[in-house]
Amino acid sequence: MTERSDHQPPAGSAGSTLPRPHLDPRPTLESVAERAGVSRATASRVVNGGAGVREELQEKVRRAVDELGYVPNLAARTLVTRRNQAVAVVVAEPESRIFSDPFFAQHLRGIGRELSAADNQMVLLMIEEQRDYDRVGRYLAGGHVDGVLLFSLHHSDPLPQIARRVGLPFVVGGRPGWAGAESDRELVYVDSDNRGGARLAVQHLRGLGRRRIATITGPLDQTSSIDRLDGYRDLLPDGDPELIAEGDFTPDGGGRAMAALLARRPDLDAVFAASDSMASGALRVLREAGRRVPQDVAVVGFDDVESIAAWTEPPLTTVRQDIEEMGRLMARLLLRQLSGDGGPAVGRGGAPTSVIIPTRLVERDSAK
Amino acid sequence: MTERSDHQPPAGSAGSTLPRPHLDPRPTLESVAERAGVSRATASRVVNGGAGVREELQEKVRRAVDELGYVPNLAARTLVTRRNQAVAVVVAEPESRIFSDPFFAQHLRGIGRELSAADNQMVLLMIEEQRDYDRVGRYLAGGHVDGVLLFSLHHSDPLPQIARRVGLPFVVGGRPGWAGAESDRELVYVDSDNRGGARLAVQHLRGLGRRRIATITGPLDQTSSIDRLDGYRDLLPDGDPELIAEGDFTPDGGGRAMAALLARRPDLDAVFAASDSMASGALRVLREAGRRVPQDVAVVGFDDVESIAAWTEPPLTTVRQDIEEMGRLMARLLLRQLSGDGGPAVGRGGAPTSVIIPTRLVERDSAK
DNA sequence: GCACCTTCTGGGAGCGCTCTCAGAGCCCTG
DNA sequence: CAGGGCTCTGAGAGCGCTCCCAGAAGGTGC
Repeated sequence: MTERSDHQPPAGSAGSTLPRPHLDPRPTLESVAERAGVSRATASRVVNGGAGVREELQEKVRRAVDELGYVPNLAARTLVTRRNQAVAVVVAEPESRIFSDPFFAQHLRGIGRELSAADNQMVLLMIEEQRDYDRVGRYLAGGHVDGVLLFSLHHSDPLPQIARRVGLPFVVGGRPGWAGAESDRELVYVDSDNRGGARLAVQHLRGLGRRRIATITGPLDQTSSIDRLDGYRDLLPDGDPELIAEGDFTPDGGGRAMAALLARRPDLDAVFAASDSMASGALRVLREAGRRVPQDVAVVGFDDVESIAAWTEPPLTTVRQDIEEMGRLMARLLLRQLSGDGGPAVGRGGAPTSVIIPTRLVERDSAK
Repeated sequence: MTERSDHQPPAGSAGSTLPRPHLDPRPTLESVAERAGVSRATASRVVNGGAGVREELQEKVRRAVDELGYVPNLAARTLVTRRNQAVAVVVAEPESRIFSDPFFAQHLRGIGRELSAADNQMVLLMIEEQRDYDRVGRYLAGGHVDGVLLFSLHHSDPLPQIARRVGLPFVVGGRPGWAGAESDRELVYVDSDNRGGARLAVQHLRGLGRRRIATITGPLDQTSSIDRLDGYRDLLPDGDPELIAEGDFTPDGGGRAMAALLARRPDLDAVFAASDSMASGALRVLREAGRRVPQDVAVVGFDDVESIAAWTEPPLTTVRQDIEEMGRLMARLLLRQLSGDGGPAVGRGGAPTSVIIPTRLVERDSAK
């Protein structure tokens, strides 16, 4: 049957132009079947669960698999089943914080855990330049993955469109910001409860007796920033707009915003910074301005990035979000979609809907 | 030739139990060939570079590809070429710093850039528990990737063995620590110049006139810690062992080590901490002990993690390593191996060898 | 103008797997 | 003991692609 014999190339043909690596002749289903004395079809059945195969034969096949060290060839399987057992994770945040804070790794960890539990692989695609969208789009269109996890979409991000066009289920990390996204029932996302977390922060400051509570927001073209500001406003509906300054999620930006705030309202007695990074910058500016924290000005951050929040001077009271859980949930939601329309195997239960993950306050010294 | 006609399922068969998703009948090479009026073989040639095909026909085929939106089916291609155009990145650091510092993301970015430039995908595999080794081993044995990138190996890590057994080329991130690794010419790794960086740090402190220079090391079962300590010793060959304390790369551990150091040698006038995290803990302990930095005690860290080093009080002088470059290099080395024994396509040049990436000192306020 | 070579092209096999379909066994019933 | 219904098994086609090989053009030399 197999007529090629590329093992043992003619000795001495050093300049062999063999294009194939032809590493090891890995065992195939065929050889397993042969060894077990059954047909390829039966061997296949056993490898895939063994439904409808006599226990005795199953045992034989399994032994053959072990002895031969057989591992199914995914490419071959994919070719016929059209299932890849792989999910793409697309990270589109070009430079920015993704690579300077630890969220990314935590996300991946959560996703990885959930995915590998379901025996799926994670293919990481990064977008840095405009033309990368092409590359990624082509990859997704290539049908190499069964679904997509998308991150931090901006207003006009083409990714959801692409995914939709090629018919790939996807789940988004972070509330998407474009118009109509909210009412798009098909659009599934997972996000932290940014708004609720901000409320927690402000509530805490108020509980401390603070009355002139400022806030340093993130870039207001991001939904997380908007939501955190909204949470702040929920509790301070008629607050002074002078108490609001926009930062950019960096320590520097936080410092600058703090300075502006101090100039405008020297009497402020608390600050809610929409990220720990910005809070650390604010802390420094406050220190330089001679304000004591928390006595003169109480500070609350957001994120609870351990390496920042626990090591500022003083340590930062902040809002904690469970990033890993977020990743896990994204994966879980996607997997549900995958099994959902893959056939009748999985029970009904309607389309998955978006999930908001609760946040909580971590009290340290900067506000207590 | 094609006798199946699964487009147009018998109208009215609503209860169809089709197990296949068969979303869209994606165009195949066959259809491209047909549209272009050539054979499948010729179409294939064009798609793969077009060598030996008349320009005129090439043009036709390319047009057909565009019009149909044809994307090659990787699974099919892999099945015959045995090439996956994919590389696995295995992260075995279970909990630890990987997920709390930003290195991981930077590594991935470097790797991703290099890989996608060569049109390869990155498959991320994480190992958290012991049994994950099985899963990963099976995956690697499955021949789904062409090579492996391994991270932070511990002494008895089975991964290199596994990779070797299944014949997968691999490159290691960070100098491997087991006996004989150094003399293993086959073992290619990429690492920062930890030793040189440590020398830079101590040199700087000495240049500042410091004479009783202590060091806080990382866990001494990791090569990066060992190398940094060696660098320290290079310049202080007959230093007092009391000036050396072991930390664990966390701020807490750094703080504890600092306290021990202070107790043993109250007269120390400088500290080289083998990581920024530990330095931040040390800084706090020094502050609490009433020592001024840098006046009384100068402090130098290692890593230059922006979010820590730039925002400690005072900002940290530290040794910078180019993590992204490290990732990029790992990928490049691996790709070279892949093309190296894949055929004569790529020129000779011998096996790749390990690479050490230079570090440099970043001066801030904690030592100047 | 014919043999010979070179350059291009297409037919066809086969990569390793899944899944349909039909037939081989088997047990049970009448 | 024949007939009907199971359950279990194997033959075979085909997933979309690459690549070997043979044959069709086209060009050259004598």
